[in-house]
This record gives sequence, C-alpha cells and structure tokens, in this order.
Amino acid sequence: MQSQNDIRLTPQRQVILEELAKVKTHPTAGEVYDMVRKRLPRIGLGTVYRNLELMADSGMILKLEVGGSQKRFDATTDLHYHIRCTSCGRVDDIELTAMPQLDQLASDSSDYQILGHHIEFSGICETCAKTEKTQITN
Amino acid sequence: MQSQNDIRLTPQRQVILEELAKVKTHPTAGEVYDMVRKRLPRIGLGTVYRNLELMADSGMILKLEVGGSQKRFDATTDLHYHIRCTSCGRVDDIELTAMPQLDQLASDSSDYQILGHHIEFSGICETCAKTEKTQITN
DNA sequence: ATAGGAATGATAAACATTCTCACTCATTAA
DNA sequence: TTAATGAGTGAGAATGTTTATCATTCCTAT
Repeated sequence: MQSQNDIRLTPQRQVILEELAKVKTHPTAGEVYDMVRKRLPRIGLGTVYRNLELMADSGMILKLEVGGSQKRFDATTDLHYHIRCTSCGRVDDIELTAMPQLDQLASDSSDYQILGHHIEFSGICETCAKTEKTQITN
Repeated sequence: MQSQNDIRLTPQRQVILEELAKVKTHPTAGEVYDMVRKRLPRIGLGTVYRNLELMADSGMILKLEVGGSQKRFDATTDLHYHIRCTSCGRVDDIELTAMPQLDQLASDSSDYQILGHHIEFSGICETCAKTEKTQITN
C-alpha cells in the first residue's frame, strides 16, 4: 500500500481512469475491462486488474470491498457510503452525511489501529423491486 | 431467502451450528469445514457451503459479506459491527452501539427498499501491527 | 543508441464458490 | 414392515473472479 501518487500515467492507466470517472456506477474490474476495451481493444484483463489495484493503493481511486463476489471501483475518493442491491448486485451511492468520528469511537473500543470505515446498506433497487413482483406471481 | 426456521436439523447441520457457536471469530466456509471435519471426517465441502447458506437464509446464523475475498459466518445474529484487519483478513466484533435508525435515514434518501446495513471498520490488528514493524525493517 | 527497469498482453494458475448427480437416509402412506 | 417419495449428502466437475508468470515491448536516463 503506497501513499504517494507516483505511478506513471501510461495510456492504459489514463483510459482506465477516464472511463471510471465517466460513470456514476461502481463497476467491477470486468466491467471496467469492457469499457476500456472499446478504446484499447488489445488491452489485457490482467492489466486492468493490476492497474485498478495500483491506483487504489496510491489513493487515486477507491476500491470498494463490498459484499457480493466482486470488488468494485469508484473514482470518487472522499468518504461516502453505499447501498447494494441484494438481488442484482448493483451498488449506488447513498446520500448520508459522513461520520468520520466513528473512527475515533472505534479506536477507543478496539485494539486495532483504525484505518477507516465503510457503511454498506443492503436493499432492493427499484428495478429489481418491479421485476420481483412479476417473478413472485410466476 | 426464507424467513421460517423450518429446516431439518441433520447431524451435519447440528455440528456446523455447534462448531460455529463455539468460536468468537468469524470463520470462512473453509474454516468451518476444517472445524467440522474433525468431528465428521466424511462431510463434503459442498455440504458445508450449502448449509451455511441455508442457515443464513433462515436467520439461524449471520452471513457476513465483508471486504476481502471470502464470506464469513457468525453465530450471533443481532445487529453489531465488525472490524477487519487489512493485513491478515481476520474479523472481530467491535463494541459500538448499534444504530438501527440509520435504515430509516437511508430509506428517506434512497429509492431502494432498505433491508439493513452494516458498518465495517478496517485497520491493523495487534498481531499484524507487531509483525509489520519487523517486516518494515527487513 | 543503448542498457536497465517498468509495463504490458497472453496465458496459466489459484482460489472460492456453486452446480451436478448418483446415492443414502428419513419420513410417510399403505 | 415395507414401498414410495423427497430431502440431504458426498464427490467431483464446473464456474467465476482474481492473481501470478513470463516473454516481449516500451520508457527513461544515461
């Protein structure tokens, strides 16, 4: 985990960054790969994984370790919270005032050296709510 | 996701439940498998996965979809929060008053149908803190 | 221009999890 | 008690995601 933004901005990295910044969703590495491949058809999946990881370590982007089987990435790095649809897995931002003071509380009651926190809500997104109504009647 | 506790308590399920209740850690499916196998050497890994999932769905246990690559399981089902060591992946409970009212706030500001929330702190556990000191000097 | 290191793309490997399916076990109805 | 039925299991295959390997290519600084 490096803390300086000292990584070289290769064409691949630049495109990954640009594509990630374009969307307000929180794409998985595979989804980023698909987005990037439209501009760089010969890029390797490994390059996408490697660079997303690298950029997250250097603080340029945020790696969301949310529930579900895949990690997701976010171009917005300031403290904010998320909600995940338990049905389709999509992740959205949630409008909720950040509570950085939680870290202090945690620090007081734990032997861990606190690095941060994340609040993840779970629920059913609008799309799935509609779909599920149909499914239940099947 | 079924809400009734109507699953049959087979020997396998009973042992899984007992072993899970024994520990205060939050073992992964593989760790539960190792624990259970000492008492039921012929149990299959699939059976452990299947039943952990089933018991989580029926509300008997809690499935923790925390960061990291593996799901973890918890015999304590009431609302409480966790802290995960980013170095070794271990997960501990954290003493912090539950905030069920967050669900209402989230509900007000989101189109999702809220099911719940989880707060996950990240940090370095005591053990790793000591080890890292050594590692850094290497 | 050239050496040396960093980055890439292709592929293999690793890892966690889910699926499949034949077989076994429990339960119920005859 | 036995036969039928369905649920549960164990073994292994399959899947999906992520990481590792490695030869090649690209930068960068002499």
